[in-house]
Amino acid sequence: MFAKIIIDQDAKALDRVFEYSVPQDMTVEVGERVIVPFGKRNLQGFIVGLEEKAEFDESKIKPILQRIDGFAVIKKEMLSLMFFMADKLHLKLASILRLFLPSEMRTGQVKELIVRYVKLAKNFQSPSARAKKQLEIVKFLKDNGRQKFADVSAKFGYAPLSALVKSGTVLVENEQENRTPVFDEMKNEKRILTPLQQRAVDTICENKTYLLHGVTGSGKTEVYMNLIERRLEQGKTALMLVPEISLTPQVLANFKARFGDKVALIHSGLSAGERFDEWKRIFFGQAKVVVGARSAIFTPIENLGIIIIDEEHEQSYVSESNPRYDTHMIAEFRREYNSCTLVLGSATPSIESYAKAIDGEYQLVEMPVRVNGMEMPKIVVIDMLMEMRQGNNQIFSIPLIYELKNVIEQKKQAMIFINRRGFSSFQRCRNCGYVAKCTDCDVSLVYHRAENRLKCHYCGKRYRALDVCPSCGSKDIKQGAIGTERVVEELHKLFPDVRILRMDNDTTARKNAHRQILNEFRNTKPAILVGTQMIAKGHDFPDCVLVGIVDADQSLYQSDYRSIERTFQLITQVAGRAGRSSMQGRVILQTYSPRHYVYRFASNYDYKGFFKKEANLRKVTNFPPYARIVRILFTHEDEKVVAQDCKVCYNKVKEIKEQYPQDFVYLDVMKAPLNKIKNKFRYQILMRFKLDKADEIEKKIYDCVDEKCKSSVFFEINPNNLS
DNA sequence: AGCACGCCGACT
DNA sequence: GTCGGCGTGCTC
Repeated sequence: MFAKIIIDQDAKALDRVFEYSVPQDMTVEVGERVIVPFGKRNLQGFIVGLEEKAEFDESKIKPILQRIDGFAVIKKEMLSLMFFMADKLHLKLASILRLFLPSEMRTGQVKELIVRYVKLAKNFQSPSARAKKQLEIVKFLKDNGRQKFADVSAKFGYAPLSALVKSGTVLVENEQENRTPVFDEMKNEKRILTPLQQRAVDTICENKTYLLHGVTGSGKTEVYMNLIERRLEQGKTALMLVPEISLTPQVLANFKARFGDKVALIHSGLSAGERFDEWKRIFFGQAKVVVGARSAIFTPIENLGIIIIDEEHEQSYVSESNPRYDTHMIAEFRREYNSCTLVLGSATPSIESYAKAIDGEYQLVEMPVRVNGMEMPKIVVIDMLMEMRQGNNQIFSIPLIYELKNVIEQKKQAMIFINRRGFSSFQRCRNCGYVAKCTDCDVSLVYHRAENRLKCHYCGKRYRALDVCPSCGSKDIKQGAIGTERVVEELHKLFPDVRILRMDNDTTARKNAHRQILNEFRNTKPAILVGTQMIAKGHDFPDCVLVGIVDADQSLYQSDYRSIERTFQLITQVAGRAGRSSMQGRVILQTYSPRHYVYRFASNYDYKGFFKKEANLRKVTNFPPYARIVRILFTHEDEKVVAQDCKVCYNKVKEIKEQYPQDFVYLDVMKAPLNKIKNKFRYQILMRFKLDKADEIEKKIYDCVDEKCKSSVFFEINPNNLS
């Protein structure tokens, strides 16, 4: 018997299948990990196939040395997923397999948690009457049966207990236990579904992909829970993904309360050991419900009845670092493999997903009203240019200050949202609101301080930095975002007696800081919470009646074709934080571009109107989902090498472009906007082509990388950022 | 990835 | 003469 084996090394040269013989006295399964002799070394490998005959010269084939786990750690489904991902995403096989196992399993860093138990031996001899403590222990064990060693030793002392063990009166048993993470206590409040929720639960039943479009507060979570319950009743399992940021203790506790021990939770807060233990519970079928962030899509849960991706529009579902993958694609694969249901839920679906729903590829399920029947908070758009012309040069507009005063007088709460995204910034005329765009791509230009230039990240075109506004001639050009500290400072000046809390990456670095700040905010009235993205999600503050968005445009003028969509999503989400209780909330949205259509649609909560407008724009300008962007990124320590590798590849892509002159919208090579990271130079080929033959073209593009290419190569389809 | 082989410079 | 630099190529 011969085994096809993938060596567990992340190197291009080893990214193929090697063959080994299976010794006579060894039985192995596909999916097992084994140790094999490889050159001079012994390495770990994965068995991905077993054959009677070998393709390689049999005289050169070496035997497998030993099994590692003794069972298949990679199940059948995951193996097919590996081949699927390798084919679609051009990732190295070993790097895909690594995604499927908890990292602690490869490195062997984490020991299993062994708990020592003590119990009385069957025919134990009572200790002598003089040994008082020992007698106590014997009595205790007689009454209470088996106990943890640590507990007994703490209660009666270590010395007498170990004496009992030595004499054989007490036996020690080692047991491997799972580290189950701790949660907040939470009651299982099963709510009665509204007719709308009930309809959603009833509709979502087939082996299809559903887009659940429910406004904020429409009770999607309750729908998810009911959907999961139904699958459990059918003897199936469920996998639910949520963005990492919304994996709050409350959410987790909620699931734990509802599904008890059946649920396994995977999130970044787990220690390596906890993660490993949860993985094992899933692997061996003890967990029936998995709740986790992006990477949980790879958990080896079997017999799937449903996969749910909550907040499906979230960027965090696309992995940014290597290996790069999109959770939607993996979920779609697993849905098909398991013939189960896939639900994509959002209040503001991504343009891509909604377009698929319109096309009938996804089933659209809508929940257009809130559970409590409340109106959405009123969004007031404030023209900051007008404010400036009226002599207000502050961060806060007059209406925002007025509303804040009101909130404080009423002893309520407010949030100030700082819209800070990424590191890049744009230049804007403070007089007329002009923001420079690329003449070819219709996306905002990014200001590069080092070179004092504006650059388009989609085509690499460079422009002179603005000193005079080309639109109105003003010299009042500004760049850079307002920081949280600045905002807090200004608020202190305005309201010296009010508690002002800050939440951003700096203040939440400490573990649990997140929770502490939110708890403090919850218990302080009046109070103002200032923060970035992270205050926008999943927290209910019934007394928060006002949300101020200081600079909405920050996300709007990112050099990214999705920046407008993201701004819409952000506003909707942030607005959802105001007035979750009986009082109607209010949102003050400050902008320098008050007439931009995104603000018109967002302030009216008109998702469909926005979709139509935005989808049309993408169609006309040839951007996804109506075109495909491919970026091939090359990195290497030697700039000459990357440049050369990139050039060679580019020439081949150019030939493909000539074969498909109708389809290519754009193609060029350039330095990546971030030219050097960690001492590696970065060059890229960017292209955009129409959809008709996109798959065909994409396949050919993958073959353009030269055999001799020394640089690391990364393919990205419709990348999120082009830095 | 890592290890050997191999072909050129500067050192006891 | 030889020690060691790292470019090239191979690992079932």
